[in-house]
Amino acid sequence: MPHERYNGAMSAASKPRPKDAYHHGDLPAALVREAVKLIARRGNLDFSLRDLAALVGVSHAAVYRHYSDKAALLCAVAINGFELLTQTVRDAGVGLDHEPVQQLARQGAAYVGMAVRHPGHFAAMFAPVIQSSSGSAQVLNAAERAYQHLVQSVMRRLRSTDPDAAAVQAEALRCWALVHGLACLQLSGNLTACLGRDAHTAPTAELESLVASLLQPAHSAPT
Amino acid sequence: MPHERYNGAMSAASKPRPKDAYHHGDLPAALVREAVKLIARRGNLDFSLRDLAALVGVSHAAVYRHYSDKAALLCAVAINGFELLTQTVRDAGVGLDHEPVQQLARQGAAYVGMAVRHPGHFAAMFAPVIQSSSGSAQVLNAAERAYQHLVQSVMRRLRSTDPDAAAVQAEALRCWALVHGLACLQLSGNLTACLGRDAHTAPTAELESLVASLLQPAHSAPT
DNA sequence: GGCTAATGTTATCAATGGTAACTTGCGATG
DNA sequence: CATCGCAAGTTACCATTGATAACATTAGCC
Repeated sequence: MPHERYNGAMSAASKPRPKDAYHHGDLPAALVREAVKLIARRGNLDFSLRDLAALVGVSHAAVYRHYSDKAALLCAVAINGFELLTQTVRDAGVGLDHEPVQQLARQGAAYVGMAVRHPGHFAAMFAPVIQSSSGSAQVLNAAERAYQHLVQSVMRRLRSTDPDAAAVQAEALRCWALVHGLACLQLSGNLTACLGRDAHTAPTAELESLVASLLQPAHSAPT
Repeated sequence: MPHERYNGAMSAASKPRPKDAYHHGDLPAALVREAVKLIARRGNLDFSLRDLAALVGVSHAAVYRHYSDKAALLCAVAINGFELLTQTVRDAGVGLDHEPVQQLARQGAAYVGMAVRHPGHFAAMFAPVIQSSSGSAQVLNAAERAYQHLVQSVMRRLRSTDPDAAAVQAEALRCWALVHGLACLQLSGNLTACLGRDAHTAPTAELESLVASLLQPAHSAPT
């Protein structure tokens, strides 16, 4: 009876599996939830599926019943991250629809802030390894949805109603690249290293004001 | 005599070790050289030290005589990459010292072009894993040197002589973040995915003109 | 010529991603 | 209500990989 030992010991211990059920309720979601925590704690994607499975309270092979491989799991994390990003950026812009310049600045700052606060999420979202995975299409779709929100904000700011206008596309891409570049540089340590001085003391607030100042003075300043 | 087999077979085969020498001449450099090729071929940092050692023609344990671990080797690759980046960007700006706007655009395009053409190098240069390594200081120094070249170009464009002027620092950071963000978005597949259309057909040239157009219309447009 | 240290090799280990074969239990079907 | 099938677990196992230890070989210095 090798299984009795497992069920009893595991659920009696500190594992989050509540009942002594052989089946887990919703293992896929639990795996993503715990993976997010693990990634956040370690700061990179190099966690082992075994540790993850142990945290959830299942054996490591159980993971493969729901995700074909580690890349597939990371895709799920990435999609979750894009949803979090969309939510964060949306919240940052709420109530500012009539001050589009300030709204865009706040949202850009929220983008960088999200990357700094959730570096693991961010790494999964933009890891090139995702690209070569089977779930890459879904990840890119999630990114696309996030991008559309940015296009909306840019349209408000440019007073345009055509999301496909060249000016809107160009400005949206410019904003995205700018905040994304800032986020990446900060995460790789180059921002504090090359600027040297302050951004190290009060990282988040400092960074967000920096984003705002860099985003504001765009080529069409008036209004 | 187990070693005779090794020396004879290895140097007689297609291994780059020219003579049947037990010692390799300059193993550290050869390792970095071959690692660069391997990374370029695979597009990421997930190559095995065993494959690398086999390519150079030594046993896998020999690597540890010169690099304390894989992260240390990647640091060497990263430093090499920053030197390559500096060289590439410098070459792109040569002869344009008196047309600073165009010079900056060309250099920005060269930055993105280098990232696209050497994704492995680029990944090593900005991998957060480097940050937690012992050789991170040297990598950040190499990055700092590359950044100083950017500051020079920005100074020419802003007609400033003070590299520490706030305007210069801000504009340099803006340019760096913009081209770095573009490079990262392209490498993660999000650029072609969200823009959808062209950037996929003629990637490099297309991208470089895009960089130029995004960099040019900065807040001080005239001249 | 011999000593020593640097460099390279073999042997080995622990961790990890992934697979195969077996087990358990939910739920549909007679 | 019995039972049968499939989904979702588990154990055992394998190959790869990073890393270390102990041993072998050569270069360079006296």
